[in-house]
Amino acid sequence: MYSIFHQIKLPINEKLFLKDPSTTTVGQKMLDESILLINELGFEKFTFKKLAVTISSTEATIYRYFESKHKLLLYLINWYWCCISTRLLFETTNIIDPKIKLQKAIHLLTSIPNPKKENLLMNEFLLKKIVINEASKVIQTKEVDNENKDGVFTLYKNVVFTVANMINEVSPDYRFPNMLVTSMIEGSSQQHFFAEHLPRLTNAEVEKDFVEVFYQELIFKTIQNDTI
Amino acid sequence: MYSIFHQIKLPINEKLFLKDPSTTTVGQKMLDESILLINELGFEKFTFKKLAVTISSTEATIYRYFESKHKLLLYLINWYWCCISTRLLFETTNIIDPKIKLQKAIHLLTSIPNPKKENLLMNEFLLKKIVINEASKVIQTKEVDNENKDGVFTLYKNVVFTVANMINEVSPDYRFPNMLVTSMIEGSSQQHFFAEHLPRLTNAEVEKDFVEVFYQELIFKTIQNDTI
DNA sequence: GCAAATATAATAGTAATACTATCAAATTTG
DNA sequence: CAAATTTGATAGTATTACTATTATATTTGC
Repeated sequence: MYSIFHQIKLPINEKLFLKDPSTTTVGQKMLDESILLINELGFEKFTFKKLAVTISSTEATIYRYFESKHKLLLYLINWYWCCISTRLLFETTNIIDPKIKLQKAIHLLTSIPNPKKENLLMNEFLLKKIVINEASKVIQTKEVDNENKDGVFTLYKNVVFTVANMINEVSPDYRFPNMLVTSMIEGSSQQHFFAEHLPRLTNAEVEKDFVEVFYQELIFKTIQNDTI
Repeated sequence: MYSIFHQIKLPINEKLFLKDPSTTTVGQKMLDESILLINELGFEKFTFKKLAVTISSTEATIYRYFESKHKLLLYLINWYWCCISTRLLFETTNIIDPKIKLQKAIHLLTSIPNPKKENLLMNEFLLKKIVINEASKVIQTKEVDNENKDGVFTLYKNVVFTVANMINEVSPDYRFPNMLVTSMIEGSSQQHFFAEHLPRLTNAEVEKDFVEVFYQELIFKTIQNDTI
C-alpha cells in the first residue's frame, strides 16, 4: 500500500473513473501527486502530461484510469466530501444537545484544518484548498445536469442534508435549511479565497477564525425563532 | 451606433482590452454576440473563432481588441457591475429610511431581472446569467493577484462597499458587513445555479423569489442588535 | 514455479485550441 | 484626396486533450 490514507475503500461514484485508482500503486500515486500539482499550478495549467512526468509514468496510463482531467478533479472533490462525511459522523455522534452538534458541524465546514497538527490531515488540507480554489470550475459547466444524473454529487448532497437536519433539530420552523447550509459551505470557501486574494472584501482584521465566527453567528441568528 | 446600450461611455478598466470595443461597430458586435454565445455554449466551449464567424469577422480582428477570451469575460463581468452600480445609485437615492434602502439593494443583487418587461434589460439579464454561470472561472485563478493590482475588481469592490455602508447605517455595531455582502452576492448566484441544476440543494418549492426572500430574512436577522 | 492474462511504458499521431504574423483591401480621418 | 488606420484573408506555431499500437513488465491462477 502506498500510504495509510488509501486503506479505506472510498465510496466514490464509479462513473468518475475508468479503473479505480485507489486499488493500485500507480493509481494512488496519481491521486496523491495530482493534489500537489493542482495546488501548485492551478487546474487550468495542470495537465496529464505533467502529472505523468511527476509520477514517472505516461499520459496513456493516466487515461486508462480517468477519462479526462475534469473527471479527475470531480474524483478529488468527491474524495474530499468522503473525508468530511466521515468526520461529520465521527465528531457529532453521542452529542445530545442539538445546538452543540450544529456548532461542531459549522466548525468542520467553515474552518481550515491545520496540517501541522496531524500528518493524517495533510491530504484533507490539500483537498480543501482544491475545493476552495477549483471546485466551481467543474461544477458550473454545461455538463452538470448529466453528471448529476450519474449521481456524482450524492456525497455532497448527503452532507448538506445531514447538516440541514441538524438545523431542523434546533429550529423546526426555519424554512430554508438547505439554502442556509449550501450558502455556508460555498460561502466559506469564497471567504477564504477572498481573505487570501482580495482581503478588503472581507473583514479579516477582526479575528483569526473570522470565517467560522461569521458563520456561527449568522446561522444561529438566522434560525432563531424571533416571535416575541 | 450599434445599439442604445452602448451610448454611455463605460468606466471599464483599460487593462482589460487592447482597443476599446465600445468605440467601434465591430467591437460592439463582439460584446453583444459574445454575451449570446457564452450563454449558449458555456465559457469552455466558447472560442474567438466561433465568435468571429457569428459576427462575420476574423479571429485576428478580435485579438486586436482582446488579449484572450479570459480578458473578454472579465470585461463582460465588469460591464455587468457597471450596470449594477448605476442602478444601485439610481434606485436608492432620495430614500431616507436606511432599512428600505438596504432592502432595495438586496432586491437588486439577489433577484434576476425580467427581460420581457423591458427590452433595455435584455443585455443585463444575459450578463447576470454569465455572472452566475461563469464568473468564478475567471476570478478563481492564479492570475487573481496580478489582476487585482491592475484594478480589475474595483467596480465590484465599490458595489460591495456601498452596500456594506448601508448595513452600517442600519446596524453600526455589526462586525462583518463586507463578508455579509459578498456572501450574499456570491451566494445568490450559487443559489440560482443550484435552483436550476441541483434543486434539492435549495428550498425552491417554498416561494417564487425564494432566493431574495432567503437573503432579506437572513441579512436583517443577522445584523439586528439582539441585546435584550 | 510457470503459463496466461493483464497492466504499464514508450512512442506516435490527430484534431482542436489559443494564439501570432503578414499583407492587401477597405475605411476613416485630417 | 492623400495618409493613416482598421479590417479581412490567410497562414502558421505551440500546446493540449485525447487515441492507437506494441513491446515489456507485472500480477494472477493453477
